Amino acid sequence: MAQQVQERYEDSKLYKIRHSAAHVMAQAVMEMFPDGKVTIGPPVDNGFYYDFDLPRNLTPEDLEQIEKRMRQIVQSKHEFVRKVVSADEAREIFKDQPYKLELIDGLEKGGLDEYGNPLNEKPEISIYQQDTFTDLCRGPHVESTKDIKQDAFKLMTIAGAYWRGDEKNKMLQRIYGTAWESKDQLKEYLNQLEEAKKRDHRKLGKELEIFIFDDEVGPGLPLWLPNGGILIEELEKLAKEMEDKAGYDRVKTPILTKEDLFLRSGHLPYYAESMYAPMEIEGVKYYVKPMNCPMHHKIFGSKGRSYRDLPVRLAEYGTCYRYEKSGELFGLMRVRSMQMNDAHIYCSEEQFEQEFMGVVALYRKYFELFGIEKYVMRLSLHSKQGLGKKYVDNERLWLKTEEMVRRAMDNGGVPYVEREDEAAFYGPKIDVQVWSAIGREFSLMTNQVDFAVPERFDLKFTNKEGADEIPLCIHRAPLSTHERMVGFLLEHYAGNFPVWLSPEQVRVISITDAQNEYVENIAKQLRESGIRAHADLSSQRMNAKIRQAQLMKVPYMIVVGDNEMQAGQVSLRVRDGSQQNNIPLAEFIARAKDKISRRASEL
RNA sequence: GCCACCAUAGCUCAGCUGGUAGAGCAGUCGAUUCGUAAUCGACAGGUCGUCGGGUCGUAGCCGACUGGUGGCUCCA
Repeated sequence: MAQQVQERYEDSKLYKIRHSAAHVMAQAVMEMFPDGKVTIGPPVDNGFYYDFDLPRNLTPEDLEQIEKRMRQIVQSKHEFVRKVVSADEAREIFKDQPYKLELIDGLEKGGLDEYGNPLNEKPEISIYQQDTFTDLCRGPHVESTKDIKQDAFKLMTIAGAYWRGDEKNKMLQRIYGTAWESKDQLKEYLNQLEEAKKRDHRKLGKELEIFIFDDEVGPGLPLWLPNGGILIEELEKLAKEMEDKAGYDRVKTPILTKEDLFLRSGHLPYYAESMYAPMEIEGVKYYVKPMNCPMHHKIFGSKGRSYRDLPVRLAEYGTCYRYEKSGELFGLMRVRSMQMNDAHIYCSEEQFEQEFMGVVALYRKYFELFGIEKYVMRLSLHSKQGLGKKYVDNERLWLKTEEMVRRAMDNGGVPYVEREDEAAFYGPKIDVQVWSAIGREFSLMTNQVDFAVPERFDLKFTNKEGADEIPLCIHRAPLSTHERMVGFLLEHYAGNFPVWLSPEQVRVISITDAQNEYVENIAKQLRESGIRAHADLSSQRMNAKIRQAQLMKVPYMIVVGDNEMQAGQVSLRVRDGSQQNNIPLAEFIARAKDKISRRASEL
């Protein structure tokens, strides 16, 4: 049977609608600001944007005006007319548009597309015109503005964006819009955004009392509340179990170290702008660690190592501190204090593939456990321009290690994509891109090769021939940081954690206070069985107690009235609303313990 | 860090164009003892993020700062 090939977004009608809507928006903006400069305006996921350089900043009221004008333009049924022009003709048409002239130069040289990315062949230069607006554009577009439904698009937000995405360039004003084929689709999309807000980890984190931020503590420095503490401990317990099976050793290292260590490691030359400023004690500068690796290198180097000892796998749950620029902070997903699920594997070149893929296998176990289905493994490579600046200056070793990773992944049959200029300063890495349930993308796990720093620390082991050899180091964080992992899981589960992760696993509810003693006793028995349980003895009605437990997303509610008390049994209400009456407590305990010990996803 | 926006009680929010603050929930106290998502009443709670300016006077105006949000850049 012929396989249905999914249409590429670029070829879809929606893409054309959005691209065309961007042009219509540009027309409306240019009518408002005749001296404004246009740049680029492509379709993106769910919509489109257009970047402008305007004489003044846009206001939300402007947005309304622009949107209103767009509706008029759209209804006037103007055709999108394409025309191929020479570079010089284009220069004449866009003589007042400096950004367009820059783009034309790029196109003419055949070097760069509108984003500044290299192009393989020299493209045709085309323009599109609708009504009074002409844009340098390769298309494609819908036939006429009437193909953009006047009630199926909406301008969303104004944002700043650097010209060509480079922070050294001028900041432009970007307007984001969304556009769909029909009003219903638009409504559906706006609805989705509302739903997404509900499972935002920042909102859930507050509601479920997982973490807080406090102005006086500082930006990007989360305070974990008791419920969050439990999540972290459970994740750690999981990671430690996995690492124990895989032959890791655990170490502990200090948060502060002398400048010398980071000079040697290369962090100060390559990574200083992500580090907190040093503090000076007794004339010596100390830095707060952004990574654990230099200390682990010291531990590896603290005694002679034989090839028989390798691989050495040192794990640590140390908290690292990185100076992330204020605008980059984002809830738990991007913080300044982070607890790493960190380890460094020191191995020989022959062992590399097995060790590296062992980590990848670990990822996959986690994917399965958490039910993460959508992810992309990304092989992050160096860039030639970055050598000596962002990356240690040894092109030969870069190419060699990158090829080693590629081979390992290929041999293991693990699909991945490659991205240039995304590596760590000391080597290439595999980052796992995931999408939270509300569509946010970020990298979670990471698996990095370090061919540079062990040498700077004079790390060595004695090989079979009796000669010194420098080990490779694999930096890995399969659970990412606890902060990001918890943020991800909050959104992933919408706060409905599986039993093993739930901060409160059972709430025991009395119907009247005649059962309070019995209920307290049940809670105690549950806790003695290793189940996190609380009794609700308040004088509220049962319905209110249940509601509160539901809002806190407690997986199991044990409800006890006179009937249960007399029969010596309990009634179980599960978070999903299902209910099971008159079961012996021992039976429930067995069920709960089973789900917890298996880390089952079902309740 | 850059652009824009936002900041009122523990939480969620109301407070029209300036005339010195209000609700619901949570909290405390009292009453209620009730069968699977909110029992009733009373009380208490805020120098309206901070600092400065303008005004006879502001939580609403202006500025700076702090923190947050949407983006850009960056990233686990």
